[in-house]
Parts: sequence; C-alpha cells; structure tokens
Amino acid sequence: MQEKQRPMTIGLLAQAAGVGVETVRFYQRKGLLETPDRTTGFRTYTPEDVRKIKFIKRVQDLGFSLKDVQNLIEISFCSNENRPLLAQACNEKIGEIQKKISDLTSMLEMLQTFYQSCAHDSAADNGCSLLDCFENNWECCNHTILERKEK
Amino acid sequence: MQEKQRPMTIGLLAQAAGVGVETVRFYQRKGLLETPDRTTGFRTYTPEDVRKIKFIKRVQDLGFSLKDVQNLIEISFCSNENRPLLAQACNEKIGEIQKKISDLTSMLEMLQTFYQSCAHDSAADNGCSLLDCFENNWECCNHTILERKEK
DNA sequence: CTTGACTCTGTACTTCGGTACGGCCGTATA
DNA sequence: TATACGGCCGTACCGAAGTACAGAGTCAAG
Repeated sequence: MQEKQRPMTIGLLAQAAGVGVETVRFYQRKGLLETPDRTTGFRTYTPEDVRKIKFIKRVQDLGFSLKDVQNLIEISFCSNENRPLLAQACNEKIGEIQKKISDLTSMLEMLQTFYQSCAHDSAADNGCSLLDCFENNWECCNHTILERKEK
Repeated sequence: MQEKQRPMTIGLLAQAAGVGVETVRFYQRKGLLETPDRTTGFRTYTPEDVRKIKFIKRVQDLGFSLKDVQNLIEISFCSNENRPLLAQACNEKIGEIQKKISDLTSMLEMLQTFYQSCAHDSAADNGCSLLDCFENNWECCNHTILERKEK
C-alpha cells in the first residue's frame, strides 16, 4: 500500500521529534540531516528523520557535541570496507564514555561522602567547605577539624 | 616566619591552575572567584585560589555549568544553619550525576553491542547503521537485517 | 476568493565560556 | 637609563547551538 497520508513537513517532523522547526533547519545546514526531498517545494521528511533527530538529542544529552554526533552518523555504516574506521570510532567513543563514567562516579562518591560528613543531620557544625573537602579526600569534616570524630 | 616569596600574581595563579590569565579575570567577573587583595595594585592570590580554579575545572568537566559550580561553592559551607539547603543541593547534584551515569552506561552498552555486531572482524557485511541499531535494541545486525535487507 | 496556517530564504540576535586586543602603567634588570 | 615583562581595564571577538524575525510564497478550508 502506498503511503497516502500527507507528507511530513518540517513542522510535523519537529513536533514528532520534540524540537523546534528552526532547529531542524539548523541541523540541515550543519549537514546532520541530509537535504530532504523538495519535489513539492516544501521539505518532506520520513520517520527515519524523526529517529535521527531523537538520536542526535540523545547523544548530545550524554555530553557530546554536534560534531561528534556527525562523525558517529557519518561513519556508522557496517561494511567490510569501513570496518576498521568504524571500529576505531567506536573504541574512541567507548573510551570517552568510560572516562566520563569513571569521573562522574568518583565525583558521586565525593559528594556522598561530603553529604554524610557535612550535610547530614548528625554532622558537626564545623564550617568546612566543599572546597576543603575536595582536596582532603572528602573527609575534611571527619578528620581535619577538631579531633577525629569517628570513622 | 612570614611568607617572603613574591606574591602570587594573576599570571602565576593562572599557570599554577592551568588556565589562562583572561580566564581568571573572567571567573572573577562572574563572581566565581572573590575579588582578591589589591593592596599592591596587582591582584594577589593564595594557594586557595589555585584549588578553587582546579575545582571549578573538575566540576565543569563533569558536565556542569559555571552557574552550577557557583551554586555549589556558594552553598557549600557546613554549618547547622544552612544544612538543609546544603543537603538539598547535594541531593540534587547527586541525582543529576546518577542520571548521567546511568544514561552513559546504557549508551556504553549500546556501543559495545554495536561494536560486537558490526565493527568486529567477524561481523557480517550487512550495511546497517548505528541509527538502525539504536532503535532496534542494538541488535540490528544480528537479527533484523535479513528481513530488511532491501530498501 | 479570501483567510489563516504553514513554509520558504536569509540575516540577525542570544547565551555560554572563554580569548584577544589596545592602550596604559609600574617594576626588575642589563 | 632603557627596555622588556607583566599587570591593569574595557571592549571586541570567537565558536557552539540554537532562536527569532522579516518578507516572501503556498495551500486547504470556508
């Protein structure tokens, strides 16, 4: 069966993907979306484009730039030909993500320690700062102020 | 005995903290660094400021804005008075970080699956894309391709 | 046939996080 | 004494990622 619904114009696409019309045009200018069919004069999109924009937003949310996204999209076709390139790009990106995760994890631990030491109800009122804690292995409140409270 | 070294000027601070001189002034304008001593006419800093800038950079690397950093720094004094505020800020930040970690983790799993399916030497040459994989639970190459080979 | 909603192009503006520049001043050293 | 180096200030500029018009054209419904 032929698709007989009216074509997906830029407005419908934007709505479906949860972005603004201008953003779609912006992505096209940037080469993130290939130039769509224009036989009607208006840009006509496919559900593929909706997915693509959602993908872009997702990757972006993880802290990558549009340039990164572009590389990902451009490279990511599985074929024997570009397999080495793809493998390398994957590995790079995987490395980056792992680094981010490990950085965030250590930050998280710090914050939790800090919370336990300083922001918790039973914590002492010792006037130390996050900044102090930062350079004291996040144990400033427990061992740098007064005597060793506990732990 | 008093510190007899020459005072830490903006250039020395910048160097010690690994940023540019202009960046230090920028941070000061933004209120991230309090206005330093100026009895000599020149800004004079302390090792504390070095730590602070490093802290800013660290938090920033984790994907937070300077505004976030500012909030963190402003709030982060342990005292009974601002404990509830501090606790709330901590919890918020902890939540954000946890969300980022979990998002990144799922992205990582996807990429690894993709790598195994498509970028690995033994993968089939089936011309699928990262984008396809993205919406197919990242198993596009192993089981969806046969049916959708022709487009 | 008119109206209103939508689209087109192009340019300009915005925020964020810096970076660079020009003109001036004060000090350290040769 | 001269000159270089660093600091001062204010302003302008930068790239990223949009966002906002203005002034057209197009299309479908009433």
